[in-house]
Amino acid sequence: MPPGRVAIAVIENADIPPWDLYELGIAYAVFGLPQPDIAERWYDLRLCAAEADSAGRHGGFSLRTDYRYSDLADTDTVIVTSVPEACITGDMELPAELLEALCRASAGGARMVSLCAGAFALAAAGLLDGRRATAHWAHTEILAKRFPLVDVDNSVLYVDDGDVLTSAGVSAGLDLCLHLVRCDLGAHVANQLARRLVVPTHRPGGQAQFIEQSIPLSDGEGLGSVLLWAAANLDQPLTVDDLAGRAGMSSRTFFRRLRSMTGTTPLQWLLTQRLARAQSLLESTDLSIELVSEHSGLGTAANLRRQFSLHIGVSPTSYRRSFSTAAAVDSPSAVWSRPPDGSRA
DNA sequence: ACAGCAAACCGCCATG
DNA sequence: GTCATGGCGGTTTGCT
Repeated sequence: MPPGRVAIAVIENADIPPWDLYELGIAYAVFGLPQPDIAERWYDLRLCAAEADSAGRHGGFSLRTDYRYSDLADTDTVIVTSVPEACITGDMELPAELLEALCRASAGGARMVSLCAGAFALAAAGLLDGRRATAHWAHTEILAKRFPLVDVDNSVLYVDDGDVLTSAGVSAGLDLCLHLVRCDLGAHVANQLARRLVVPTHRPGGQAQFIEQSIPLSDGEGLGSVLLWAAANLDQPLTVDDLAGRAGMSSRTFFRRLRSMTGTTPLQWLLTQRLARAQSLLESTDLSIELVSEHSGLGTAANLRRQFSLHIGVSPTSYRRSFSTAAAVDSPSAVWSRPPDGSRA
């Protein structure tokens, strides 16, 4: 897909959380600035509000918009940033005009994207019904409660459900925006833009790792250092008992502590790390599939293929074809979630 | 696709 | 009383 029109729907003069301005900055940094040395054509970014040519207050700043909500229908991609706190709790309704415009844009074939708590706008418009979606981890519970038809996943940085894409909190919006660039303009362009923005093109781990506390990287012993050690020794056979022993605790306690810290189980955590390693090797080396599976600790090539199609949605060779590039900025990993049929591979 | 084995998962309960 | 921990064992999952 060539770069097209991207419209950001903003709600002015409302009690918008301050990080909404950061999200706007993310979208602007990715879509709003032409990158002539990276790609000939770039996106056409528009800010849309209830009133065109307005200069409303927005998160403590005044913001001038030149387009109206009705202009959302005339775009290829619609981005919704965080909605006011009261619209998350349900104490306040989102502007009907906005919801109608979102529905019209979606019906017209626009790709619908939410950053952070923008998912509540898509959900309120009914666009997430029957879809997989995510939001800031602090809001996923209320999102699932208020919109029971939405299949909420709080463990990933973003969900790509085809024509509806949602991202986790705040900075995860940048991961999703880069994913969109990767889909539209290819891995090479996305990697170059990521390098310009001084961020990795893929971040390891989902948002589950941020839910309670991030992994302490420097404590001398305990869970954090064991996970660091495990990540550096993925090619070895690692059992829960091994890791628990290294952490100086029973496997039962290790299991509980890891779940509390990362929201996942030991085997799932290991699998995520190993898939990330395999992706990195596929992208940056020409090692055979057998050696990639061996070096990533996934065992046989058959197992690597199975895990890839199961969790990434494509075969290892297909992944290598799509993402192999000498300009890779950082190790990729399975931090986004694809539709079950992997149709956007 | 299937089977068999090993490991992982997790509820439950006892202990400090 | 609460809380963290660890052992047990039945069930589930994953790998070959």
